[in-house]
Amino acid sequence: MHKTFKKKERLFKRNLIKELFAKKSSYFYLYPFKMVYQFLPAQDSDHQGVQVLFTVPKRNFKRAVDRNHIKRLFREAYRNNKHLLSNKNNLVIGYIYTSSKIEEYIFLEKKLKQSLERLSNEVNQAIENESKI
RNA sequence: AAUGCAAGGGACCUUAUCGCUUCGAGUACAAUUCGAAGAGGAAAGUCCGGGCAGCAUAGGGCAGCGUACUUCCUAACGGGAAGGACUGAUAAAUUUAAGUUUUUCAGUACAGACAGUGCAACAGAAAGAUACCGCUCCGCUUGCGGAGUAAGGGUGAAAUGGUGGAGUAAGAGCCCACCGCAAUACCGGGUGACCGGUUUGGCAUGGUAAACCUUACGCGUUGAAAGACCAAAUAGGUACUUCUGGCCUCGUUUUUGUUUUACAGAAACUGGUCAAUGGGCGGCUCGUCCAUGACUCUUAUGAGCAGAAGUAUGGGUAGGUUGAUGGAGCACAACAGCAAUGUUGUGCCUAGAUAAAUGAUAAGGCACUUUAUAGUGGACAGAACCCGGCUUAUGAACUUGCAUUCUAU
Repeated sequence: MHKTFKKKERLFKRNLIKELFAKKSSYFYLYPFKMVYQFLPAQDSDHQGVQVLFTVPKRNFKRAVDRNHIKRLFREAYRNNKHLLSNKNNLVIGYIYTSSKIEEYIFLEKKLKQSLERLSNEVNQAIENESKI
């Protein structure tokens, strides 16, 4: 699998983002970020695969340079580790950076890896439950 | 030499790997492959000015807002250049002194106070017309009154030219000399602000316009989330065509189809019902009673109204395309100009994203720190339609200027 990160894999539709941050979505905290995710109805053929969104709040980082830098680190880390979610479909993910200081790339990558593994497990469980029923 | 302040240029370079955005090439498209390009001096603040676009708009005036020494530059500006005046500092010259002249540097919202209205705390006698103390004269009751007086005292941010003389009761530009000041006078220089000289004037025309105000000039308004185009699903709109005319059917009649006495459909009659209309009564968002009604009009074809179905179509939402990056463009040279800047020639194409691309990792060079190993790439800060400015932010080192301290001569 190529380590690409094209527009297809990014979350940019306004309505989808609204839905993602509505109350229904599941989420968990893992320093230094918060992860929000949601499964979409399967019949929607528009968005196959996984779509991701990264945000950094302006409250903690007033300069746009810092916000851009963190988002770029996020993107790089996700790009290198997205194979963990390779066979998942119809999944929308949002990352919110909650720390108030800029972390190292290596640390961020490790944590992002953990979050992806955890999400992958939850997805597998959900699929198993559905098949049991 | 050190420290501090201000100004200035400058804002590490090259290559590889994995990625992102745009453009170009190749195959029928996509995916993929190859090649090229990809943040700043302030991209920031959004403070001015313009382009561009929509809307508005006869012409003029008032109001409101802005600007305010002169000339020039510019698409335009509240920006810039050159110059003038004033203020402050500095050094020198001159004068008895006050002051004046010149050198260098810095600063100035720098039009108008004989158009009008207003304002000036405290102090002070008095702040726009004034006598508190003092000085002088006169009167008498001998410590008071009247008159004159801005030389002296004191107050204040500000008190009505300065020095000397003459003069006087005491004084005073009342008069004189020198200095200063004013002038819508005259002469000369300058495009002009203004400058120099002459003459005149005793100089009583106080200050404040970052108080109202007056004068001159300028300003329509909104803002790329502008504007233009394409356009799914769903629900409305419009047009046409067809069908139906409140609902129910125990019963009767007629008629059509299938397979016959049965079944299904249609029409009419009767009956029921009331959700439609009108009226009466009551306990009045309702109930009850009565009447009308089988949608209305027309002799009829048909027309109107309401509903259903079908077809076509307009606007328009999600979404997409465009606006949107070849321009008041950049580099170099020549010429014009003191300069800002302009003209001409040659060469170049240099981000264009859209929930928003420029990142990560490594190697080498270079710079700095450190004895070295090693470390760091340092500040301010991320394009969002595009330009011209202004303002603010900016580490270390370097260059220039100024100030202070120390050392040496």
